[in-house]
Amino acid sequence: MSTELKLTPKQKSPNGEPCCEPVVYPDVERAEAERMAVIAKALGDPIRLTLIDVLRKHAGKVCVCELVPLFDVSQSTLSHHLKKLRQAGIVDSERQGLWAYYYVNPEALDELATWLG
Amino acid sequence: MSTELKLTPKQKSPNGEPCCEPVVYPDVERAEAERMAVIAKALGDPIRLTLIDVLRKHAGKVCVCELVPLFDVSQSTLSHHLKKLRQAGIVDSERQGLWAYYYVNPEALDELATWLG
DNA sequence: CAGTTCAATCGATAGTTGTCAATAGATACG
DNA sequence: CGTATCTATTGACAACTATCGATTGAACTG
Repeated sequence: MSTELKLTPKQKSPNGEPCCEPVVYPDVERAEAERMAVIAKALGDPIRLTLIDVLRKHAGKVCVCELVPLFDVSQSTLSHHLKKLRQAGIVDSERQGLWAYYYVNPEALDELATWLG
Repeated sequence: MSTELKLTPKQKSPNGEPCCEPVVYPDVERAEAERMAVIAKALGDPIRLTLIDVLRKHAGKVCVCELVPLFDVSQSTLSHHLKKLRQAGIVDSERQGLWAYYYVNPEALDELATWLG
């Protein structure tokens, strides 16, 4: 889909030599990058990344009341981080009575990992 | 306030039923997550992620003067984004005369991709 | 019913980030 | 020398983020 190139005739130095090959970037890739950025942004915090790791290693649904004491932040702050992860599609949650259980949705992480590698 | 117990042991509901298995998290993993967060944070912006993609696809060192016209931001803003990527170890740069050439350092991305699974 | 517990939300606030215009350095050319 | 070009930095500002304490609401218990 490299149909569209938005280019910029290559520039030249005062002595007329080009600085490099022309660079193109298709719109499709731009949209993809935008989507990956949403996921990466949600991962761009130590607490959230640690949360992911805990949930992943636990290989099951983990109750919020078990997650809170693992971190040096308040319950409301942790709830905020979990919300961010949910909004990015990285985790999902279920309620059972008083408790809320969180678990990783591997799709989002796989998408980013694939994009990276 | 701080008379509380450090409860890693599982909590119990009023009726005595545990909410889930106990959760632990080693310090080593915490440090690792911290490092991954730095990389993810640098990737958490559409422009920066697109920059990575452009550099990667170009498979060579790309001059800043070719990068700037690909985006709808000022030259100083783009310079700022490139700096962020450099600080996270995701890209590197070289100067040749007037021009600055950027290229991807694949190590950081590989690290994150591996961490993600 | 009243009291407890858990998690989400609200309101406030300090700190960070993305952005631009302007400027400063560095380098090349004449 | 002086001028032009390219990139990095600075300063300012609006927008966003992480954090807390307090509160709310739901759900269970006795």
